[in-house]
This record gives sequence, structure tokens and C-alpha cells, in this order.
Amino acid sequence: MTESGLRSGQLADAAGVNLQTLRYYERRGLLAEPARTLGGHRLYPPETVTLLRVIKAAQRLGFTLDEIADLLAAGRHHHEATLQSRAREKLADVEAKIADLTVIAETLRSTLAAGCDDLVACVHKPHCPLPFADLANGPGATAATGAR
Amino acid sequence: MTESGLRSGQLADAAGVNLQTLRYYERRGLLAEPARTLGGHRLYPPETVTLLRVIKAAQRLGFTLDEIADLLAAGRHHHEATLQSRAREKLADVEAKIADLTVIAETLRSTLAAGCDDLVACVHKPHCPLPFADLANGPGATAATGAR
DNA sequence: GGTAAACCCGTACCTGAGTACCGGATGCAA
DNA sequence: TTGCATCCGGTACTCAGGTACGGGTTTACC
Repeated sequence: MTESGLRSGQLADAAGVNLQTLRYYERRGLLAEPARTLGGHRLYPPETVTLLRVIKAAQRLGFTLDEIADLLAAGRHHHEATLQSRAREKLADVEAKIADLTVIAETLRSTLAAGCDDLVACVHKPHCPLPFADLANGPGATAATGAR
Repeated sequence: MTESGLRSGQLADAAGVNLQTLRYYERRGLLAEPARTLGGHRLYPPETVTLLRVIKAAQRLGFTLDEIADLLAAGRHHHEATLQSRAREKLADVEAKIADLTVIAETLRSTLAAGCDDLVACVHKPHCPLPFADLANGPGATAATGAR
């Protein structure tokens, strides 16, 4: 009974994830419940390695686990266009984040150029670049809160 | 006894933060323990509004609350250069994140251009732009985890 | 058949930045 | 002095994506 699939530890090693993460993904609906040995140990089909790589790649593109679960389910039911439209939305998100971070980088550069050395004291000087105006209105989409 | 400082609710309103956040910042060492009324209610000096704005501005620049607490303490002790060097580090972080997100945006654009419609199926096609190579080596500093 | 490694499940914990809820106390004005 | 808004403290919960722990099986090899 050697050639029957991967044990959870083997899969975890092969995909570079933690063993616990596999069970977590199973709970989250990203991995289907695998076959089991007589004793109850999980036996994964070999292509699960690819699936995990896909999941990790999608994560790197900024998709959440919930979104990835949706996308995988949609792929199984051949609802095309779902991935395309989600990707379009994500691209808009990412572009907004880049714009936001660009403003932040410029502000940091100004802070350096102005030679500020004390957060509080600097505010009272006219050249202070610290952005007090944009408190309620972050420029990017989901500005001040969880970026990614 | 009208002119003695701000009550916590007034300060929260003036600075645009939640009341609970004030106590949270106090616990985290960002706000000093304020004076109290005889009955134990907090009385903040008016400049605390400015301090909160500074905190929010620094947050927008990508500093964590711990870092801001440090920065504020350093300012009080006139350890100059601390803000400058921290700002330099943050700028490097932010630039790395921008670079990272730029790669991600390009990948998303390729995904759109290639017309991929199924995450898993796409992998087996030669034009698939999904990045499987950079799993263990995110290009940016703290790539896949907390971007902000 | 013994033993060590791997695996099982359930539950608790982690980070970061807050927010919500609760019962009780205080502040202030009419 | 009554009544309502505000505030107090402490605790628990939120989100995302995991990670760790503990006690009990199972597998695999000698």
C-alpha cells in the first residue's frame, strides 16, 4: 500500500505549508476532504500540491481565502468570467493601494528633506509635511485600515 | 469649573476617534494618564487633540502604534535623529511594498490579457501568468503578510 | 511485538488595532 | 434632588490567516 497518495506531512512539505494549515484550509473549504486510510489518516491525491500552489499564488495577488474558495468553486462549476471580473476588481484595488503608498512615500521623503526630528514639535513649524488633513479621507480605497 | 480641559467624549469627538480608542492608547503608552476630576473622570489638556492628530498621521505613514510610542518618547527625551532614521527605514519598506504591488498589478493585467477563467485549469496552459515560482521568496520585504 | 514517528481532533493562542458590552458611578442642569 | 447623559473599569469580541498544544491513535520499520 505504497502508491496511494500523499500523507498530510508529505503534502505539507511538498507545498511548503504547515501541517495545521492543511486542516485549516479544509475547514475553510479550500481543500476538499481527502480520502482516509483505514485508521483515519488523510490521503491526498498528488495534484493537491498544485492546488496549494495555486492558492498561494492567488493569495500573493491579493485575494483573501474566502475569495479564493469562491474562485475555486466557480472554476469547478465552469462559471467563466468570474475570475476575469474578480481580477479586474483586484487590479483596481492594487492600483489604488499603489497610489496611496506613493503619496505616503512622498510624505516620508519630505519629512526626511525637512529634517524633522520630533513628531510633536514639528507640527508647529510651517514646513512640516505631516499630513493632518487627510484623517477622515484616506486617498486610496481602504486607506488607513487593513491594506491587503 | 468650566475651563479645565477636555472630557474624554469631547476629546474623542474633536480628534475623530472612538472613546474606547483613547483608553486603548493610554494602555498602549501613546497617551499619558491624564488628570482626573474628583470623581475619577479623565480631564485631558487641550493639546491632546494635536497629539492624536500626530498619531493618526504617523499611522498613515505606516508606523505601528509601538513605533509611534517609541517615536513620541524619543521626541520627549530629545534623542534627535531617531525620527529621521525611522522615516528612512519606513520609506524603504514602503518602496519595497510599492515594487511588490507593481509586480502583482502586472500579473493581474497578464491574467486579464490571457483571458484565464479557471484558476486550476489555467496552470496547465503555457501562457498562464500565475506566479508559482515566488512562493518562498516574496519580492517585497514583508510580502504576503500584513501589507501596511 | 515493540517503539518512535507521524497523525488524529478539538481547542486555545497569536498579531494589530481597535470595538462592544456591562453594571455601576459621576456630572450637571432644571 | 431628580433624572439623564456621560464616564468608569474590566472583560470579551472582531478580522485574517494561521500556529501551537495536549492527549490519544496509527503506521512503519526493526
